[in-house]
Amino acid sequence: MRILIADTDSVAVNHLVKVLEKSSYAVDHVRTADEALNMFKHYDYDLFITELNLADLPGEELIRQLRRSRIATPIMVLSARMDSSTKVSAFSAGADDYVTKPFDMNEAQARIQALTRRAYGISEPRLRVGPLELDLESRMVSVNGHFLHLTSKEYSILELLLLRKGAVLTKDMFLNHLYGGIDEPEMKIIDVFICKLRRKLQRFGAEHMITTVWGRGYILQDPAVVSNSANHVAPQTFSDGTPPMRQAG
Amino acid sequence: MRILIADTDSVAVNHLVKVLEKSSYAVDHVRTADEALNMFKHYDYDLFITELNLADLPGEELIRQLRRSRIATPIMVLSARMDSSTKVSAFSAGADDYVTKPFDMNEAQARIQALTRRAYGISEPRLRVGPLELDLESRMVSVNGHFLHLTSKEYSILELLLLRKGAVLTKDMFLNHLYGGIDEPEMKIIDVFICKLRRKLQRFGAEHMITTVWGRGYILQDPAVVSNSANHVAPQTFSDGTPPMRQAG
DNA sequence: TATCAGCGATGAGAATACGCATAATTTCAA
DNA sequence: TTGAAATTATGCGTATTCTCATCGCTGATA
Repeated sequence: MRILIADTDSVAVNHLVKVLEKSSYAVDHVRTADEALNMFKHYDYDLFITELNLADLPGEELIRQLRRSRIATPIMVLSARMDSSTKVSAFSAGADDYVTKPFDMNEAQARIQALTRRAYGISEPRLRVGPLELDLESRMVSVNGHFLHLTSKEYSILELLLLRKGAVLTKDMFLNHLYGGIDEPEMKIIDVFICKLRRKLQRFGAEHMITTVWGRGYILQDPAVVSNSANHVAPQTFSDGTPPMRQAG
Repeated sequence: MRILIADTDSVAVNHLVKVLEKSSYAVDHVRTADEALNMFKHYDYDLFITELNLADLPGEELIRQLRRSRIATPIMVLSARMDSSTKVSAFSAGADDYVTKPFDMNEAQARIQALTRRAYGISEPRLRVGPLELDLESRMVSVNGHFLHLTSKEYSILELLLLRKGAVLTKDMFLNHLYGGIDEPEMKIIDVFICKLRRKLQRFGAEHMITTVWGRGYILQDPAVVSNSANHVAPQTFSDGTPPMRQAG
């Protein structure tokens, strides 16, 4: 955790720095808005703590500048001013918290923790196998950079294949994934969808990704990886050594 | 924006509820921890505001329970207690902010806004996608510099689309975001509002920003960016030629 | 190699979801 | 209280997707 503090010297803030360092935060301490901006050019911080009365720039303006340059680091304002209009303007500039001086060290620490723990955890869930990429949030699928238009069921099937890549998925599993358990249609539909998927993937050069496992179901693999590694075999053993899977094409 | 408030009656809180509703938040108000937990079973909230002295469970314990069940909704504690040990224990239970009663309404509103936008990973109160710009504070929307007059529901829908741009949003999500209580209207209303929004956006040249994802919902994107970058979603330029999603217009 | 069960592909009808106009109802300010 | 604006409900034509029957083919097994 890396924290930047912008504050002209005060006993309390110096103490805060020491306390935070003791809690194993990496703390940088600057005294002007200019220095702060400069630090942000070079480093990423998990939290920025600033007072409002910096010598060279009002704190609100500094915050606004940071936000304008798309710096999303949480910002905590430390200030002696208690009037609500100052607080409101700090928040609307883009601050995330406002603590009045003199502050209680324990409360400040707790607030710092609350701000930093929120900063993590938002990441785009994206799955990929070879040339295939699937974004769970936007439900978009691309192959070699080309976006595919998949219908709802097609997408669901591909999603399951990617979520459990490398595993053989039976038609039962697909039915279960696609339908809520009640009024499931015939199993044969699954291979209709698989067929359609294959054709769409193939159109952009992603062939042989969905493999049929005869009598079991289907499996998704990166054909490049599979064919290179001699050791990566089909998930089941066939006594006669015949190639166990067929590729549609 | 949907907010849950847990508080035994107090004048200040009732006033807060009214103020928030007037700012077109969808507000649910319960009086016990049990009710609050129950609401969280059924709905998603953008913010949870609670006091500590609930009749059936200490506030800290309620917060801990919510966090244990992986509810990530920001939590603001409203309490008359000012001692730092109480504050620290609230934060360490999982609270995100702590406001002492009596509170200033403007400051509270500013803090509420800061919390909700941070929960969506947003650091400044202004959202933009292509020619579209939305100010979370003033609730003003502009397209290519022209300000749009949106009704409250239209605004809320656009707000959610922008807060979660690039994600497919189902009609359920819109209903959840727009309405409090249990008396949600019919789902079909969402596409009426979407239709109206599209027409208003179109009037100033912002076409094809809201895309239908068949069988799922809607998604907001910048059509200019989309068609150029191979690396992001491209709903209207699919290389296979099939028009994937339908654009109203 | 004969046989049979499982698989791939297709196309048409059924089922579903959507867009939008319009009507009914509610809300709110004057 | 009343009228205008906003919200909600409804209805229907259209677009899209799903499903299933069918047929020819493939692979497993003896």
